[in-house]
Amino acid sequence: MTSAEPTPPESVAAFPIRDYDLEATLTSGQAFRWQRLDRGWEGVIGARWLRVSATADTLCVQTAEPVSDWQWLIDYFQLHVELDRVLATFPDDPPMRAAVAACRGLRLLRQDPWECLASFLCSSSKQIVQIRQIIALLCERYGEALVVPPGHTPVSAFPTAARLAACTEDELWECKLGFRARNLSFAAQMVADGRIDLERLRRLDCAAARHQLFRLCGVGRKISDCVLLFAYGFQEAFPIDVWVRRALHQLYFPRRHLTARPLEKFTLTHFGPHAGYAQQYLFHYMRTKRGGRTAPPSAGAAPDRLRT
DNA sequence: GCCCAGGTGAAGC
DNA sequence: GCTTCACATGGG
Repeated sequence: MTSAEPTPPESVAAFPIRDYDLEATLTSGQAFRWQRLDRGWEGVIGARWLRVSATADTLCVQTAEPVSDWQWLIDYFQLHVELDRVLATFPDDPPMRAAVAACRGLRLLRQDPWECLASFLCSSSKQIVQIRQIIALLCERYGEALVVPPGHTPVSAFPTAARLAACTEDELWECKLGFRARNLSFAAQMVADGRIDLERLRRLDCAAARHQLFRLCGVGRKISDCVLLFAYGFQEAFPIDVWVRRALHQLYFPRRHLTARPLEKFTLTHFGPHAGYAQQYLFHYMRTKRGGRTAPPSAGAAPDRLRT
């Protein structure tokens, strides 16, 4: 090619990175469709199949079709975020130091609001491996087929709200959703017919956006916080699930019983302006550290209660 | 077989 | 305000 021609779109690209742990990021329960494949990861962002891999200083990306503008990828992986600045805002206490030491390089992704919302509607009281199964079925059955490399097994996009709204509740039930089928069905209808506008939430503040998400059946504090954090990037959102609750009890309040309210209050003030980021470190740390699964939240809780 | 999972909403106290 | 329970299902 001559230099006079405009730069042709490419299907491979490399981006400089630093402090980016792709494995921790893609396995930390934010996104549920990434598959490890030999040295890289395969997944779907929007309507694009892609393969990514990382070295210490480079993120390598391959798509099935040429790409002229990579902004969608930069947004999704949040490549512009300087992790140092985020980590510097974390409280300097033993639990956070341990969590950062264990999974430094873990990042928050920026996902599509509908995919994120629908995914976490499937998540309640399910293990991550099961959530992945549910979502795989939804995509396989109701997602739009995507262009993949020659010879590659077919891959589909995450199903649109309109497509899931057109499903019967039984059809969703068949995707192993159980009692979550009704909530997903209602949410899909609300989004598809415009009763809730997920794009508009971007312009609201965190509390107002949360208030809107609460209008959906099956969306409470935890699921709304996941969407606010993983899709909209509200850094103050702090999802408290069984693992994070366990982390808070074990690491910050051993031998004390804190109820949900004071625990939430603690998280609102203690973890700083990037509390949601800190939460993700605690979550992944608890799930991956040796013995993390032992000692459930209430085990060994002393009778002395913190006055509320 | 048993326990538990990135929960929520309702009921009872 | 807090605790308990039903809601389905399957992984380990």
